[in-house]
Amino acid sequence: MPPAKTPRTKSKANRPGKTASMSDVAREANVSIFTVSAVINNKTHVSQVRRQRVMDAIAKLNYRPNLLARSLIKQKTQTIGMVVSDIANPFFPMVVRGVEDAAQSRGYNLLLCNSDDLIEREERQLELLLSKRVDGILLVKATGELSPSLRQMIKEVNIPFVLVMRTYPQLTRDAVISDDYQGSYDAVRHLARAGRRRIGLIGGNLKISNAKERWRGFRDALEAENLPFDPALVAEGDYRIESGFRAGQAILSHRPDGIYVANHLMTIGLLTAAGEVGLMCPEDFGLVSFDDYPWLGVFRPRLTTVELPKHQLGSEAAELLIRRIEGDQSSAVLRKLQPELRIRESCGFGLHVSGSSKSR
Amino acid sequence: MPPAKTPRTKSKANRPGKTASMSDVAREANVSIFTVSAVINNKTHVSQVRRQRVMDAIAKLNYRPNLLARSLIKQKTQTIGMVVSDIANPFFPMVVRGVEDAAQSRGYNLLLCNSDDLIEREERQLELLLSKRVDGILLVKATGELSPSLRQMIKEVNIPFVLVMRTYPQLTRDAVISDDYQGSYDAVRHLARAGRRRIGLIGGNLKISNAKERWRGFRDALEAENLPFDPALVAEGDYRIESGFRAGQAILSHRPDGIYVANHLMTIGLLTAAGEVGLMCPEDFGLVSFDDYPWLGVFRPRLTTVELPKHQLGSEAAELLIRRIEGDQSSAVLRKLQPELRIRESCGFGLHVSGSSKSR
DNA sequence: TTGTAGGCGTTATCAA
DNA sequence: TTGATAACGCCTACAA
Repeated sequence: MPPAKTPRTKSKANRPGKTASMSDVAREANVSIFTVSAVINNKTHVSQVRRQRVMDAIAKLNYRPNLLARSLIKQKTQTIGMVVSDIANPFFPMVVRGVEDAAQSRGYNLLLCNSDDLIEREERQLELLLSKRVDGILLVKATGELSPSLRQMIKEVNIPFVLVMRTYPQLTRDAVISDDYQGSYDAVRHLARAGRRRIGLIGGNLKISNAKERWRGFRDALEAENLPFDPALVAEGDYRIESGFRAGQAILSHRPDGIYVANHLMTIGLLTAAGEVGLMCPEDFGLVSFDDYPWLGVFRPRLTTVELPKHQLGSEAAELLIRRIEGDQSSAVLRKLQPELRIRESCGFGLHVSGSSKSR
Repeated sequence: MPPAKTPRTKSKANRPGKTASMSDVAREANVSIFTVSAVINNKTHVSQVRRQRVMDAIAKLNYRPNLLARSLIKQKTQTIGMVVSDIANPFFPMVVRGVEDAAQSRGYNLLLCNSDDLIEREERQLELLLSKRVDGILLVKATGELSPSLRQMIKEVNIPFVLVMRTYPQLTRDAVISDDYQGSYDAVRHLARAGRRRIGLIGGNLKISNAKERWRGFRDALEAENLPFDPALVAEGDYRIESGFRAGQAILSHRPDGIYVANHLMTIGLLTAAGEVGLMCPEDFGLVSFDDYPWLGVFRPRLTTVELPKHQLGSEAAELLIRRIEGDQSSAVLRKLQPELRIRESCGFGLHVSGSSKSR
């Protein structure tokens, strides 16, 4: 017999345990599925009676639209993916917060991944995000090169990317970063003005763009202050505590009188190393560190730092990304936020020296 | 005319800009859509030749399965939602890291939201997570009651919930928390053993389960040590810096010789307040704080703290949640992780006093 | 082993 | 204003 107008397997009453669908609501309200959709998205005008019937049904069935289905057909998930090297690095939470705030306020959710700064993990995460069809991706690029095939795929699906904190021209020109050169320059100059002459550097992996910039700033500041560059006072770390510790052991034995450390975690490592050999800050060496945190104001030594606008970094990146997602085709933007030197006492007579964060 | 066996609107060649679908691959490989699916999920045996053809097509078209569609039909997103009061509170990043690690290793992604500890925001986030059909939710409950309708909805969709750090019996019995009573008790007893007699407390909002527990621990320890309870030395904060600052101003004027602060952020506030009135730790007052961080070991005063196993808190919560998601129906679990007293010098002669974190 | 066809829960396009 | 009905891209009986 012909498959008459019988509701096929469609008919599924309010079977419990199963979340109600649009057709359930439609049946309950005695209207078409279209009508339900219309009132939910309040599109075309729906007569008062029907609208009310639908609303009642929705309430009664405890209906909640399935955003998966909507995403599937609209080709839009209202979700942005973010892969960060390590959310437990105190630098990132505030950045993520900025992202979340901006995303949330524009109706996007955040899918967060850690790459541990490992290229393989980063690639896995990116592939997953692509498969989950996020609308755009915020990336704190791990050290290393993306595989050509992945890059190819990214180009093809044409999904917006915005780099955060680290540039990587192979991928995109959109990036929101801090002016690391300037921050570094200011930090070292401050050290010099505080009378330090043998200034050391504990930097990040030089494959990372901001580590390179910070290194450049260090070199240029030394030169500007007519200070010698001593390779024995320079170490390349990886932005983690342990590397700061080892770098500290290496550098401190050469007796620098000032050290500039390119991030907070490595500073902790350095201070640990200093403690072990009984060297004090600022008595034995002046110190300027990157990234500022609330607790740095209350503990001693009260560290002089170069603060980066973390929240803003995140929110601007998210806003840029969302603009791209929503069709902004304007030319690439490289947003460089200015750091701010926060002078405390870790360089000696810091309080009375004027900072120079405004230059350039 | 009858809708003959013509490919309807289906036929869409490799139109660029559009991501390839399964049927595109099938056409390219000259096999059925089923075969493609079979090789992707390597299900039933597919002949070598066909398998190879499919793989080639996949590579050529740069195909990537659409997990949205898969989720829709399998009713499973491989995504867990987490709503946290504030990722920028240094306590949470490591918890989130634990969650992410566990989730990742079991094939789940993390959708992260901030509630700012605001009940309305929390409800919005939860509703969104439900609509996005996450498979389960990790919740650091904000202060306040969930609306009955939302609770109703949660019951109906029957989605697994695991509470983190804070219990809330209205919602679920599954929770992973720390033994706050014990931690608090140990903290105060340590203060007492260090000779402090006028011990104050800066706690959290008493509507929060762990704030209550920490308060209980404080009271009981005072009693056990035969110390008086002075209301002037107790303040209720909200786990934020500012509240610690105000609490400090209020309490310090009554000259406690020991203070126990229930989280790190409030400790920062307290130390700021102390600094403003020229009171020093540990000279003027001993201090024990909750949550430990790497930097606390290198700055002075070197704080004695009650450390909570943050990463484990997150990973165990995620693992429990995933077990529930994957069908574990066993009875409710309330996992209570033990804190650890980390004795440093903020109470005076701390180093030589034996801790008691193992008791009970 | 492989293919066909129906369905997951929406939105969108046409008619009515 | 409403209602059928075809997508969206995938999985999965059931058939072949």
